[in-house]
Parts: sequence; C-alpha cells; structure tokens
Amino acid sequence: MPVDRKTECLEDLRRRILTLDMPPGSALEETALCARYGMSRTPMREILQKLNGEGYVELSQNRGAKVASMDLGVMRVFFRTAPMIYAAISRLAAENRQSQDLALLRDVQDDFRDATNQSDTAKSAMLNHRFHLQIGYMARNPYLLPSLERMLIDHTRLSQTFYNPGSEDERGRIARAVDQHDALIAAIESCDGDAATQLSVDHWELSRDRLEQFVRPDPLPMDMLTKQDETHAV
Amino acid sequence: MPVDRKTECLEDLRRRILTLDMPPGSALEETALCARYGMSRTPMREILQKLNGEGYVELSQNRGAKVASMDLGVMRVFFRTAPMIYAAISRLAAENRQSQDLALLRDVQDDFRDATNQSDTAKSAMLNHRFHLQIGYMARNPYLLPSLERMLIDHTRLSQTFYNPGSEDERGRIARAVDQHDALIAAIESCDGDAATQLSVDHWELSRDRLEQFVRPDPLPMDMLTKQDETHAV
DNA sequence: CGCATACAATTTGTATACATAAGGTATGCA
DNA sequence: TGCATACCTTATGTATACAAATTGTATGCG
Repeated sequence: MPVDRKTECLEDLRRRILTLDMPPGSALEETALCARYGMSRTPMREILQKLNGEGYVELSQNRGAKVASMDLGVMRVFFRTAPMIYAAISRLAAENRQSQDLALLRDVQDDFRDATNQSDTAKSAMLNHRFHLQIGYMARNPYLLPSLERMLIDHTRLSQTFYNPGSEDERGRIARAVDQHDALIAAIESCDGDAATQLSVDHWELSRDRLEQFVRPDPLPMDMLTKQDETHAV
Repeated sequence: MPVDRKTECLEDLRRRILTLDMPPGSALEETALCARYGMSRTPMREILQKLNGEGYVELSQNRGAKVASMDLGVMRVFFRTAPMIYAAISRLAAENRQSQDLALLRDVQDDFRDATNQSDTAKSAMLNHRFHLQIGYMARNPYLLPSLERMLIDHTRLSQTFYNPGSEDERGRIARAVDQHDALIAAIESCDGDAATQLSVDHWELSRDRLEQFVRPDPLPMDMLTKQDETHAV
C-alpha cells in the first residue's frame, strides 16, 4: 500500500469538511472511515486526533468524533477576531516573505482564478483557503498560525453556507476578491506591510458584508408590506 | 487500572516540558514513556499526537517525537506577538467573563501567591501558566485560544531559563507580578476591558524587561575595561 | 586509509484481537 | 400503561504481534 495513504486521507477529510460535504456536527465513525479509506483503525484514530488538534473535528471520551460544530454563538466572536488575525498575518507575511514563497502564492492564485472562472464553487473555496493559508506560512509566526488555521476553517465553511452561484452580485464580489488577491500579492512582494494590512482589511470587509447579509438580512421592501397591509385591510 | 491514567500522563508530560525537566529538543522514545507511565504504545502515541497538536512536542515521520524546540530565531517573533495576544485575550476576558470563572481565577492566584512566597520556582511557573490560561478560557474565543496556549508554552519555559531565585531584583519583580495579577482580576471582575488591556501590557513589559536582560545583556562596566587596558599597557 | 555499501539493531507505523463503556431495547413489575 | 432494570448490541479504548523504515556499524573495495 502507498506510504502516504494517510496524508491523502487527511487531506480528503479536510476537504470534505471545508466544502461542507461533511456538515458541522456530523458523526465520524471509525470503522466506516477505515473501510472508506482502506486502512486500519490505529492510523485512522491518529488522523482524527490530528484533525482534532487542527480544529476540524471534536472528540468526546468514548463517544467518537464529530465534525467541528459552527453554532451561531461563535459567529460574533468570529466577526470580531478575523480582521485582527488577518491583518496581523498579512503584515508579517509582507515583512518576512521569501522569494520562493511568492512563487507558490502566485501558483495558488492562478489556480484560484481558473476555478472562479469555471464557477467551481468547492474548488474555488478550497483554493481561496489555500491562498490565505500560504500567506499564513509566509508570516513565519508559529504562534499566530494556529489561530489563522482555525479562523479559515470556519470562514471557508461559512462562505459556502451562503454561496449563491447564480447571483450577479456574487459573481461581482468574486471578481473583486480575485483582484484583491492580486493586489495583496503585489504588496507582499514589495514588502509593504502597511499596504498588505490595508488590503487584508478591504478583503475582509468584502467577505464580511456578504456574510452579514445573512446574519442581518435586509428588511423587506416597504411597498410589499404596504400592499399586504392593504389586502388585509379590505 | 485507573480510568484517567492517560490524563495524568498528559498533564505530567506537559508539566515536565514547561518546567524544563524535559528540555527543548530532547527525544521522547515511545517505549521508555510506556514503561514510565505503565501503558501500552497505542494510547501513548495518542498522547504524543495530542501534545503535538498543542505545540508541546514536534513529530517527524518515522523519526519519533521531540520536545518542541525554542530556537533563538523565533524569540523575536515571540516578543513581537505576545503583547498583541495577551492584550486581546485580556480585553475579551473582561468583556465575556462569568462569575464562576472569577472564583476559579482567584483560586489559581491564591495558589500562585503561596508558591511564590515559598520560592518554589517550578510550582510558581506552572501556576502562573494556569493563571493566564484561565484568563484565556474566560475570553471564550476558540480562535485565539490556541495562539495563547502556544505563547504560554514558550513564555513559561523562557521565564525559567533565566530564573535566578537568589536575586533581590527577581524577588521584587515576582512580588510586582503577583500584584499585577490581583489588579488584572479586579479589572476583569468589573468588566473593564480597557483597564484589563492596559494591565496586561504592564504585566508583559515587566516580563519582557526581565527576559531582554539576557537577550541584550548590559555592557561591561567601563572602568573594568580601562583597568584591563592599563594592565596590558604596562 | 577513506569511502561506499550492505547488513543488523532499534524504533516507528500498522493490523488485529480483545476489553470496556455507552446506548438502545425488551421484559417484568407496579 | 408507564417506568425501571437488566441485557444485548455497537462503538470506542487498549494491548500485542508484526511490518517497515531509519540509523549505526562493520566489512570490503578503491
């Protein structure tokens, strides 16, 4: 059997969790996973332990593993924490980047742009995830990286929860996000920490505005309410 | 066999790593640990995986586990990141604290004060660690907590690296640190986020100044150099 | 004498069998 | 009929045996 079947399984589970193929809270039975990925329970349990450490799954004593939940209680926390982490990571990436990193980042961005052009939602989400994770690596800060990783897990899942591929607005936002990625790469390349910080804030606000549409939906149009009222009034 | 021998082992390993009983970089052989803690390799490997996820140990493919290293390259990163994380956590703790948390925090602080009065270095360091971790729990921010945990691992180990129990300066700093903890508790109790933030910065600067003494040691006294020069000049 | 290669010893990774604990179901009693 | 208790099923936790890989060592060749 291949040596890195484990790595393959690990990445596939991460992908399935991030793309909501495995929704938050769903149970992960060891034997089922073992059958699916063709390995014994021992390495599978180690994979689940690792995913637990990364924040993808939650483990309970004698009660198995579940995909990490995403209750609305932490949404507020998410919206408050994300800009701080993203801004700090972006600044550090601009200050500590190395040329080889930049090539990797461009590769991911190229793939991301292609995926968005093909309207491949899941692939776009995964490559957007990898893009921001790559910036995290470039920041070279082992203390902040785990926070970024946890933020990105929920950010990626949230984005897809509300994803509407047909919407004209959505397509426009995605195009702007791609452009912002390019601008961010440029800022990081020129080691401009201030610019990278500002761009990460802009990028965050684009994402936030989209997500908050669903947390605080627009009020119904006034005339519609009026019309209803009139109908009832008759 | 006891039900939570595993938990006991986990906490003991954390303690031994934090107190430098197991120095950074030292190898952790599975069979030796199994013999020491009286368990099989399977649960021990899961413990090592968990410690790896928490940042206490580093795992390499087919090359075993090592206590997380603390190379001087990340020291700069540490000094830059710590105040941001500590300040953010302190503010959030003040804003999101619950009364039951506060009682726990006071208990830890009481034990910490006792340990410092007894000049028990290792115990003081562990209780200081628990104090700040408890504040982390009170912040109720699952995204930032892992960063705090990683910072605290290195902070606790660093503090002991340079600890000098006989020094008069050291005793004074410890006394001030204890007082700062009390002030921080008061700020958190009154839900004063600004005060908690400021106090965490003060507390950090006390620690930073002490640690930086060793990173940038004072220059030798001028007259000593002069005297040496004169001797050679004869 | 130095280096490369092959072999042996040690250590890590995996599979399987067994132990244990949680949850559901059925049965008996009130 | 309702509830409690005992048992059975299922899934998780642990131990041990075996496989694979890495490292150190020794030997042979240049």
